Amino acid sequence: MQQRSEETRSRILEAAVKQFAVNGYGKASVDNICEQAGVSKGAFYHHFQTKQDVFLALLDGWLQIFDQAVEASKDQPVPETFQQMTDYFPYIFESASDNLPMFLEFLLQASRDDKVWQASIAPYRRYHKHFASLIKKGIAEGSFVEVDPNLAARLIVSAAMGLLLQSLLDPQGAKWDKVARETVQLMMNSLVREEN
Amino acid sequence: MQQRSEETRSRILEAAVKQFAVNGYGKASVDNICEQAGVSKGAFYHHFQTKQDVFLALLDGWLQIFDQAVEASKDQPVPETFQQMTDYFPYIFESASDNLPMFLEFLLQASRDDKVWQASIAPYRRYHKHFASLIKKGIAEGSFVEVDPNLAARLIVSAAMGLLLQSLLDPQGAKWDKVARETVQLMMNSLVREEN
DNA sequence: AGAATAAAACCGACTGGTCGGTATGTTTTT
DNA sequence: AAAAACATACCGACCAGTCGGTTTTATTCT
Repeated sequence: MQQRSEETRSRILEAAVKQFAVNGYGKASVDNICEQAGVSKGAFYHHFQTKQDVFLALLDGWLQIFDQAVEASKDQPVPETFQQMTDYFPYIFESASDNLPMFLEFLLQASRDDKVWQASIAPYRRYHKHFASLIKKGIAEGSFVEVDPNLAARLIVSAAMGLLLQSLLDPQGAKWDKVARETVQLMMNSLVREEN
Repeated sequence: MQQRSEETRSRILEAAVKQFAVNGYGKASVDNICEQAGVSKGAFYHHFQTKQDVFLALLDGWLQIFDQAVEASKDQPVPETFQQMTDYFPYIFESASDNLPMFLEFLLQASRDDKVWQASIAPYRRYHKHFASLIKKGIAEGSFVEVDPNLAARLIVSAAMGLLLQSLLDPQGAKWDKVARETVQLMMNSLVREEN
């Protein structure tokens, strides 16, 4: 029965995400994680080789939220694709408020640790490429004006990262999912070709 | 003669910025900073009460770069103001590649330490307000289309933060100061009222 | 000018605590 | 009985900050 094993593993992950969120990666100690999970250190190191492994496992799971939003509603006119993406914003911003500190610390690690850097740079480049080709498609189908797809994609990714950061920095500063939706609107206004 | 004192103080700051950049705030030990500065721990704690104080002192200095860029070229038509701001981009991105890891760690601290949060949220809100009023002025003088100034300002700040982040994540990914300049262009295109 | 003195600047060993990871042993499952 | 899962005590390294002392600088007095 690997039931118990799975249970323990997921309890460690749950506890880790809490500890990382509250204390950050550096301050979240394995001991605390174990305590919160109601599990011994032996169990912890039975399931994960290092603390960093736990972190990468969590990261992997979190990125799937974005993939979900990005992959959603394909095979439609491009403007609609962008529009539908905004449906995920409330969920994204909610999950960000819990996970972004951890995410930031992960970026920090990324700039210094090659293993983590690979795990971070890959999805980031994926998003950039995805938006660039979306825009290219939009131009091809005639719904977008002719901009540099790469440049516009950078703007989109930048705005997304920036908005997420701001939502962390100043949670009360605005209704961030609303701001994000309106930002998409604003960017769309300058991208969508006028009907005529 | 407080010459020696000043010298020591600035050597500590120099060493600190290097250590923070290379190892991050958490891993940069006071001992290392002292060693790099060629100064004893006693001297360190003579000049600064805590490690965090050093950090805040550095932060203060770094933010002045942005203030400089933001304050530059006032009393002009608003589109020109934005245009001239881009002159600072190469300098900003260069200094960011050294200081952004530290900057990120500072954001992290910001989300957990009230003292640091105050030091971080204040300038951030300043920039938002500054851009919002710039845009409002642009609309008033007739050079901008009628957008929500607050929303557009959020987009600008977001894009700026996002671009800085990306330049850290993927330094080789693009010529970031160029991308930033073109991004301003792109945003201006949708903000500036068509001549007619 | 030169000695005396006070204060600022600086030194480095030490403390108390934390933490990631290990070694060894015990329990549970197969 | 073998192997997987789990428990616990422990180690070595690290580190922010302290403290009693020494050196350098500035000031005052003679």
